[in-house]
Amino acid sequence: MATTTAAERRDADRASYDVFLVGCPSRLVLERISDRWVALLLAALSDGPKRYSELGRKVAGVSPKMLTQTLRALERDGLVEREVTPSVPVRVDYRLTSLGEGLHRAVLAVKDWAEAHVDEVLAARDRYDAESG
Amino acid sequence: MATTTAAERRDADRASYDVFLVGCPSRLVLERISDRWVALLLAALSDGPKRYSELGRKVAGVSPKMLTQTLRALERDGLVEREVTPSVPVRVDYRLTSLGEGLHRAVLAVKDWAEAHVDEVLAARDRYDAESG
DNA sequence: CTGTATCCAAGACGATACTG
DNA sequence: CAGTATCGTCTTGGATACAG
Repeated sequence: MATTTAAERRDADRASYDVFLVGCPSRLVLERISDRWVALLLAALSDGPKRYSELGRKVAGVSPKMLTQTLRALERDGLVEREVTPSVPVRVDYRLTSLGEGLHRAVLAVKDWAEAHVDEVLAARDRYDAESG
Repeated sequence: MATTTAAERRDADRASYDVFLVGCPSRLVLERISDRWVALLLAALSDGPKRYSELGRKVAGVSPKMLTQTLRALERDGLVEREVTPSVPVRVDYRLTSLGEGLHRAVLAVKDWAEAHVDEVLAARDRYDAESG
């Protein structure tokens, strides 16, 4: 049987294909912000530190599992900081690091573009759907 | 390609949660660029029109299914244009619209940030992994 | 050449219940 | 309060074969 996983084969393939795809650091970050909740969490934290439960309420619909999972990934990448206050009950605050703020600003460029052009995208979509039935 | 059911349900759900999540146009575009191949395709097309097979080669590892699917989504949103030359064999070129070029520029901001700070992210990651075992 | 259709595996994600 | 553990579902995407 195949001793290599699909992911491994893909990586190996990409490595032999094109530097454009492999060495490119943007791949890394692009994949980070591709996570469903990352951009939302970045935005939720952009106006100051928030507690775990505050985030859960602000980013409505996120399950505790995904909230923790995404927060941990962000923390691992040095984008957010986790501060525990050993009170009773425990209080935990999350805040953007300067690195995280930087990423947020970059993502904001996409957001700004979106706000400025979403109507055109929607119009194109309607047109396309009308033509294609 | 009836991709509407689950997506529509999710949208409807979100609508009942929070304006921050629903009305925000960035959600729309954020979800677009969250697709695994979108940013890559935008980049691949940024230096001029390309044929279907050229894209398949440049964005190594993409299956015909995903290539078509992503290209269609991009076309639907008015981000790329599809031009068919009815020769034998058929020739199809894809190119960024001005709208698509704009989005690409915004995504480029993220890419630029990534290139400038990926080492810090990686360092943070190593540190985290070392601490957590 | 440019797709389309089908099947299947892997992973993402949500719901829920439970712990320190 | 702030998670963690478990389970089941749905989506994603790759492989493959085939069609216009």
